[in-house]
Amino acid sequence: MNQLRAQANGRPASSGIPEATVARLPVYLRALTALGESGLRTVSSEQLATAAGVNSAKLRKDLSYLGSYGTRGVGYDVEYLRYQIAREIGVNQDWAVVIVGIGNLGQALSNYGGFRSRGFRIVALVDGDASRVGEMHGDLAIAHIDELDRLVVERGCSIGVIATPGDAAQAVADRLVAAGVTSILNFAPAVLTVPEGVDVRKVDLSIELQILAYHEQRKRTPGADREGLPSEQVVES
Amino acid sequence: MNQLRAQANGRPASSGIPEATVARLPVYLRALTALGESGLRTVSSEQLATAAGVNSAKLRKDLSYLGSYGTRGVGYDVEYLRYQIAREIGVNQDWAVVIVGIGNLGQALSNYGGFRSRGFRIVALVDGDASRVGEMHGDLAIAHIDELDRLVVERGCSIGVIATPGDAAQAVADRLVAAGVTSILNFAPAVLTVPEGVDVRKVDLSIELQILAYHEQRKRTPGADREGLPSEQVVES
DNA sequence: TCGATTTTGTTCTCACGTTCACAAGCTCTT
DNA sequence: AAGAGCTTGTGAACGTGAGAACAAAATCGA
Ligand SMILES: NC(=O)c1ccc[n+]([C@@H]2O[C@H](COP(=O)([O-])OP(=O)(O)OC[C@H]3O[C@@H](n4cnc5c(N)ncnc54)[C@H](O)[C@@H]3O)[C@@H](O)[C@H]2O)c1
Ligand SMILES: NC(=O)c1ccc[n+]([C@@H]2O[C@H](COP(=O)([O-])OP(=O)(O)OC[C@H]3O[C@@H](n4cnc5c(N)ncnc54)[C@H](O)[C@@H]3O)[C@@H](O)[C@H]2O)c1
Repeated sequence: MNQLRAQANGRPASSGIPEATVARLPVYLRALTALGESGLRTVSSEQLATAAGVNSAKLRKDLSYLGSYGTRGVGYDVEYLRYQIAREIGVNQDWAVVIVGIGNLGQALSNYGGFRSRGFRIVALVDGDASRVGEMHGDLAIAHIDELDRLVVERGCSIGVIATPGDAAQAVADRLVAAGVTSILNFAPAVLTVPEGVDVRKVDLSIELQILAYHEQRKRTPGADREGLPSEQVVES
Repeated sequence: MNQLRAQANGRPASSGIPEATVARLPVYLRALTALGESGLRTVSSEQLATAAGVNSAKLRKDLSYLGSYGTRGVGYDVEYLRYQIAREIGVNQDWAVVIVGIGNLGQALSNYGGFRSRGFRIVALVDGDASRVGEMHGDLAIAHIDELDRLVVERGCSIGVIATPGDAAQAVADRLVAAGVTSILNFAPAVLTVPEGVDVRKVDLSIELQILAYHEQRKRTPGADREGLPSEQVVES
């Protein structure tokens, strides 16, 4: 309901949500969706925290950045909270996404149905290989990268996904930015340089495995450390 | 100050590498490999930091956890530092990996050649769908999940990758753990519960997109916040 | 109506991570 | 041999995040 209440209330003024909290909101959103589908109407911070795999104090603090959407002694209305988080993240509207590099990974992404239900619609597939142009994936045909500008503008893409080899990634990023894309998800093992105002997030599977390997190696070395071995759970960073 | 770190002189302090540093070591490793291939013998913290996309002070502090491998006034020997980081992470040896769930994503992962060169060898593909058993991917055949125990033991897997739908993920994780896997990389949108001593890292592409969407939405809202807009670069979390 | 009970929202403290700034230490030139 | 010029390694300041603890607010039963 009242979307103006935030200001009057002394809320963190819509701007000040910590990055760590932003990264957890989608997790809460998913947990709420699952709980809602199971028929639950109201949820306590303890229940929701368990479902999301976090500490309940942390959950409450995270939610408090959005506003006071709970009821003391009762908990949170599942559907209402779900809506508020979705609105805050911006997944009530649909975001148009272009994928560049339709190889192994690009194809997997384009075939994935889970994005649509979460507010993202893949509206263009682009590749540098001319011999692949026209190939259909679902109801989208692969276009040549020279069409990128036109497609981004015509279809209103603000998010671009890079799934090319690493040595092409910077050039692709430059073209995406030139075309007007202001958010990039990069799967290529490369450090991207982009102008201010453009957000880049990277997903690097080799790095994830290497981090696991580091801890795995630690478990193997018999002594040498590890006095009071703690939780050992490694989740996100 | 810290009375344990002393240990002797500049010992790597074996146990105490901060998690944030561990997550960056693979990035340095990749940058060093690239610099080495381009013929560079020696590199300064400033150069390497630029190549890795981090602050040079942070780089030096990170490296200092491994030991004193640089030379003041000169920099770091590229090959020597590369070796030291690889040894610290544990990617000198090969790690055997099993992938569970050979759908869109599982296939992309199994076809990907970049893992082998970074210390990981995919040694088993497992799926729950009996009709897929025997299907070849590269030189590996898909096995049924009931073979998981045997395969993990026979082929010495310590790392498991989950690429099944979300509702199967917990059951798969349980089976992996029961088979002896102690590190899990989870692509399914689900919160996993595992025993102490088992590491879980999750890669959630929907969440990455949602984080981008959040910031994208912020850029759109004209006023309401953003007085002194800062770097705006979002890299990892 | 009042007190018991529940659960939120927030405060406080501690731990962790980042960045600055600079002394220590190395090389090279004179 | 000594000083100039770099670059590392680290102490210290600062900022962000996590978690414990508790007061404030709501419901419920008597
Ligand atoms: N496949 C995986 O499981 C996996 C795992 C980890 C990392 N990655 C990374 O993801 C990226 C993609 O991996 P992949 O396995 O899909 O690679 P791939 O080689 O199968 O596909 C790359 C695609 O990009 C296209 N391409 C190349 N240069 C281009 C350019 N300049 N502009 C546009 N398109 C171009 C190619 O034509 C090809 O279709 C790589 O950087 C890889 O390192 C992939
Ligand atoms: N494909 C993508 O680009 C993408 C993107 C984001 C997230 N994900 C997530 O990654 C996971 C895999 O995605 P996908 O597109 O490859 O799905 P998919 O449906 O193509 O493949 C899933 C595979 O898992 C197998 N499977 C199902 N239940 C199993 C069980 N109990 N034991 C063993 N195997 C089982 C199925 O037989 C199938 O082969 C999903 O959780 C999905 O949400 C995928």
